[in-house]
Amino acid sequence: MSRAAVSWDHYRAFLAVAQTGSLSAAARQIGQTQPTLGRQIDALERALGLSLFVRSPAGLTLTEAGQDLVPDAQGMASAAEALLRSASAGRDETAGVVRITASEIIGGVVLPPLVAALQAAHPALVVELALTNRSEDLLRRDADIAVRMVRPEQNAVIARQIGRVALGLHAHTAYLARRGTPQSLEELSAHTLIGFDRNAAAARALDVDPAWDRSLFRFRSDSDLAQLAVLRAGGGIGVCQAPLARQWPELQPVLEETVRFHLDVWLAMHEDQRRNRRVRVTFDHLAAALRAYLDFRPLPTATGIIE
Amino acid sequence: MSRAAVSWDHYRAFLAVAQTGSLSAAARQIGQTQPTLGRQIDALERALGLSLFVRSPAGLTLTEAGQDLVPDAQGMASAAEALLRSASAGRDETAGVVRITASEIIGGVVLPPLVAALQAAHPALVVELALTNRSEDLLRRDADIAVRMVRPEQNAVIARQIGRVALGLHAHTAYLARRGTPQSLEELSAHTLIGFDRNAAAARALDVDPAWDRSLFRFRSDSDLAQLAVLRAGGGIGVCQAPLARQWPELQPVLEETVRFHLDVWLAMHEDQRRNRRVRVTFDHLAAALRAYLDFRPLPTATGIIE
DNA sequence: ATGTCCTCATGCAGAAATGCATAGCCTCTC
DNA sequence: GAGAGGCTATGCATTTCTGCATGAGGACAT
Repeated sequence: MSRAAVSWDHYRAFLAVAQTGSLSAAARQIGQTQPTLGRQIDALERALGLSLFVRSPAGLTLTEAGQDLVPDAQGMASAAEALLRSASAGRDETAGVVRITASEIIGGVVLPPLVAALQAAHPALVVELALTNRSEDLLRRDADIAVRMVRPEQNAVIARQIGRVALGLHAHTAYLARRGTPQSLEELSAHTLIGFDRNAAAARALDVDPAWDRSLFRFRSDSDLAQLAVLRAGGGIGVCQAPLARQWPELQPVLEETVRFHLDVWLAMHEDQRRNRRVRVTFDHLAAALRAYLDFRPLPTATGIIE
Repeated sequence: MSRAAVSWDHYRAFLAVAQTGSLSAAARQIGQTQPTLGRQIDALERALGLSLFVRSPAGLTLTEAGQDLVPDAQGMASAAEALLRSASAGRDETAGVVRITASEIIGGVVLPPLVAALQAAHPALVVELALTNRSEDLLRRDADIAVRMVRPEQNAVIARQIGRVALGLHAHTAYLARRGTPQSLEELSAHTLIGFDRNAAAARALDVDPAWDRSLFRFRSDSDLAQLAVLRAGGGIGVCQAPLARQWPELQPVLEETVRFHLDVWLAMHEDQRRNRRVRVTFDHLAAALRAYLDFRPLPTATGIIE
């Protein structure tokens, strides 16, 4: 009950056990032993006066009371990791760890060559890249920098609008040669369309026309990267960022004049990191590089970096 | 360097020392001894490879590197406190601790009677009230519920618009009897006006007319509560929420038709707390009670609660 | 059915962290 | 200038915590 009595280490033990589902696995994860974690969980349960887990020979499963505590424990862990990142280099060095979060496409396809160029210029810079379409993570310090398609509205966050990315339908030239190139929206229905599965956010983003729903798609995935892979494999017609499609000669716009929309691109960081050199340098580099990308300039290549 | 090596308790020690400025004071705060904290700080500095504090016979002061780590350590503490709140009662009980954050006026004047009524109905409910005009604290779990005058834009936050509060100029009847009641904006300049000091946010809120700046005010304070106190003491003419001024017969509107504006009133909570009964009950009670307040119904009184 | 592999619980020895007491340093006051 | 009161640093005894080894229970495949 007395709050000094609960060691913060017990929260870490709790989180590890909750995440792994067993004392043994948690012990391996955080470098301790199973008896130690067992006793820490016991102590935490006694201190809180709650039963957090149901023990079984197969492991520990969270009780409802335990589930309520996981998000806050996760918050502690995020802050702890952010602290370690902050400590990973002096404030005036372009070194240490920077963690970037971005959407799947941006983070999985666009950013890697940009980050590679950045690291070529700053050899001591370590970059972590987290791909998620959630966007609530700057305040919780899940990341140092975020690339987002919506304007960040939180007042402790510094945001810069990089520009707008054009999106449109594309397909592989081989697919179009085989199946023909549709000349109107009506003709599209005869084609293999690639789209989202049950992603509510994507559904809402497409609410321009309520007739667009998942039943249209003959290939469905909530992974944007999987959609892109199918597109590049010639599996059908799908939405792709125009500057990205331009990188690959085998991809060709479809109904370019008819189906075309835009998303804002924002770069954001927490204002506490403003004076931090490694975050600042990364932010500025990404801002310039993403702007070039949006202007349809080619992404840097490995040879381009070396020369 | 290895991340398992740093005990989370060392972060707590670091934060306590950073906040109190000395090992001894920090030890008193978190219920440990000064040698223990000294050794924990040593261990943390060794683990991070940084010098966090400058030791002196007067205490410890943060280095720049140390200052960079304080916000994240604070984030850990916020999450730890939120976790304790979550653990303070079962999910299905209307008991335990609820932490509310609100602006000075709302939190300092409007909420207390509303909260008292809530607690009369739920004797096991403990309420913490934090008065701050910052609004970034729901995601960081600095509070369970927030009353705000701007729309919360974060997607992990559940927000409900309660209504709009009317604001206008008011003064004590004794003041007006003494100094006369101004009938136009021009006549205002001859009066003692109460307003903000150097609060940038307030300045921006009043940007309806750039001629309004702090030089107008003969009594200046960035504490809204102090402004209100001066107003009620008959010290001059100042802005006050209309439903609040209506509670006190000695306050009278001034230039009611000329100077009048409105602010949205929002109630917000983190979506993780949606199924949590004590937060849910508090949220619903405050929503109803604030709506009544905005409709100019009188605030509950102690006798009103008992009867 | 039996062996293997996973799990948690527990007794015990050793390691590590804690608290107490004390020494030393500085500042401020009388 | 002496004393009080604030602080940190350190030696030492003790408590506490940790890890190892082991036991025991269940799941699953042979």
